Amino acid sequence: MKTINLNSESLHTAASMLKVLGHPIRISIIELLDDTNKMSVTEIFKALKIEQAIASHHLNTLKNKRILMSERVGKNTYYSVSDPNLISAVNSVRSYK
Amino acid sequence: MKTINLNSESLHTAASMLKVLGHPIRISIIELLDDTNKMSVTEIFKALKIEQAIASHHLNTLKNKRILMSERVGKNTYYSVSDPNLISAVNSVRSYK
DNA sequence: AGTATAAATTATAATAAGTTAATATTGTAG
DNA sequence: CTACAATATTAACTTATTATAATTTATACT
Repeated sequence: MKTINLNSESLHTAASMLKVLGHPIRISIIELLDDTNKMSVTEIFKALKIEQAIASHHLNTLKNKRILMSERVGKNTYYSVSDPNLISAVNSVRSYK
Repeated sequence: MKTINLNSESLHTAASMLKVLGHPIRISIIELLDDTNKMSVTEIFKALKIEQAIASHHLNTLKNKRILMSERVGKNTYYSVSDPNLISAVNSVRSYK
């Protein structure tokens, strides 16, 4: 009988990435960035109509999981999606009601 | 400027599906079922070497989100993945270390 | 009926995540 | 070097998840 090792690191990585993607604000951030490629924190929190600190917090958790990359240009920090596969993960689940 | 509505129902549905997929046991269940198509609770908890109650609990949360379907045959309940898109969502994220 | 097997449910405790508000840091312009 | 704008961090609090153990329900078999 086939058995599975639940302790593999890649399994935990995949799980934590999906879990982090599973939040409405974070999905919306991914979708904004899919459209526009790069956005600053200010652009993002205004587009989502949320507090700056909340945007920053979610951007940071996405960055910690290597879902987003960031680049500082002067006063601004621009975020972008690190890998198009992550957009696919979101899209796979986007058609449900 | 483009703004996003965070309250849309489909956004919350997508988020909760990804969130539910984001757990090592639940990913492993999906992958087992991807291979074998249908498995009973007993087959699943033995393959994963976890408690029966834990398997049942995770199977139920996957079923509540309509990620799995179940069918009772005599004493056994067989679970299967309801939609191949959900396998893609997992696979999109499965290559990271 | 009585017993064994399969699965589900419930309650609880531990851990993790999310929100909010306030404060701190960093960079640029004047 | 001061002030402002942009972002990040921290701390306190609230809520959600998870694992575990114990119990319960359902079906089958003798």
